[in-house]
Amino acid sequence: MDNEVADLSQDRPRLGRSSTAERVADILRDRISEGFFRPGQRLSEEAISEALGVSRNTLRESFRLLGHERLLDHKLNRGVFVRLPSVEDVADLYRVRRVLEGAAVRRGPSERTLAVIREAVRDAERAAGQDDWQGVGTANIRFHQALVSLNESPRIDEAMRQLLAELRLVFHVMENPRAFHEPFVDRNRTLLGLIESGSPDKAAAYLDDYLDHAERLLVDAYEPNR
Amino acid sequence: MDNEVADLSQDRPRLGRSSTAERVADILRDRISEGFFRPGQRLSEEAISEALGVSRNTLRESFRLLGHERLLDHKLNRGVFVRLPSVEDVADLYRVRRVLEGAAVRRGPSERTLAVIREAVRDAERAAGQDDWQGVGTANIRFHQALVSLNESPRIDEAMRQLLAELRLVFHVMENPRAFHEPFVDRNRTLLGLIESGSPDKAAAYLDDYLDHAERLLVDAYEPNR
DNA sequence: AACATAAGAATCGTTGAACAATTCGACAAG
DNA sequence: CTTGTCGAATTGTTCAACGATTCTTATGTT
Repeated sequence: MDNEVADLSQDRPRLGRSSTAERVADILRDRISEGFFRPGQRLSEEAISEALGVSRNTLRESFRLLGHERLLDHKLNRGVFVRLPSVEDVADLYRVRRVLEGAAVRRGPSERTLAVIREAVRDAERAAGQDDWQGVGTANIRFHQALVSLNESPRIDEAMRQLLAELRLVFHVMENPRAFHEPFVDRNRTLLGLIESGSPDKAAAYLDDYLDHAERLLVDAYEPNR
Repeated sequence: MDNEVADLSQDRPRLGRSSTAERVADILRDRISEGFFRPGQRLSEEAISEALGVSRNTLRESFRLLGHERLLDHKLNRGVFVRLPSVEDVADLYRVRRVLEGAAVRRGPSERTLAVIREAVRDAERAAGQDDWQGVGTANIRFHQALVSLNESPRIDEAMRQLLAELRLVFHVMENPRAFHEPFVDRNRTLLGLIESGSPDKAAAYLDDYLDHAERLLVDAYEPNR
């Protein structure tokens, strides 16, 4: 019985949940992530607070949260806008990816996370077979998130989550997501193979090329209007 | 004249500054960083809002900012507390450092940042010569911040800034900072030498050992009273 | 004495209204 | 066509209030 009680302490983080401001932030985060709110769009305090039935003060707390996650851009006396990443931002995001994902593959695989990675690869292939490019995109995100989790660091996981959310903003200003995601379904499979084969250096080299390619593709197609 | 006007747009970021909530956050961040507010201490909304002459709502916006930087711990219905990092937190912080600083030294030196690193090493040595261990600590922080800046990534710089601020919390619960900082004055000098000599792998290996040592020292001496 | 319970105080969470400060667009004047 | 001015709209910030939750203290029971 002591064991069971001790186990319970694992659920402790889930306890402190709730708080209107955080729940509102969750909603807005989802809406931004799915493209309902477009990059560059201004979010009116009055309109949203009324629509969600919360006070302006509470909403503003939510805005602060999302601002710190770089999903919102807070301009003094002008309001908050859905972040519209610049080309320099894209370049920096890939710089960070190279560091985080590079460290991950160099560290070598662990059986537990390897399973997650395999599943993400399979899901991407399946979605691609059905021309579901939205699905490919999310599976791809799961793939890279799982990759980074090889670092076994909660903080790095969290940083990667934010990074990928920010990258979604970039995708939302592009017109043709298929052209971007398609080539990487196979590459994920190849990268997985290199990781499984236990040759971290080869995997790291392949990953660098992978990311270089993705970045170039993205930067070339990326022209945020003004 | 067109050219001069175009140049002006560089100063645009400096424009949007200010905002009471952010200025309050700056003040609190400094106070926490200098140890005026101790880890574990609760920050009363009423007391602080009154002391600073701002409303509770504004103060709460500041709290959200600092919470996201992991300097404050927000417990629902119980208030915000200065974060008291656990031993697991310390371990994770060092995991991140290994990734960030490791990537930096592997990337090799750039003349501009090398100058900053050299100065930080000198400052640490000078401060050590004067038994100014507080000074050694801040110089040491500058050293590692500069090291990480070799990645040439604004996001990584920012992440490192936050990480080091969090690490300061750890130092503030230790009794004897000298014992911790002293051994690393020389190590910084050695690491600088390895970087200058253009042997990234040696530097990286030395750094790993450096961080392992620092982490162990810290974890052993670290016993946050529950 | 140890423990459970209940009343009370303190503090947070959230709201709604109010007003000053700032931005932005329209329109008039030069 | 540029510049100055006015006013509407929106944000920044404060204040007071009240329900909800937690902490404390007192009370009572075994």
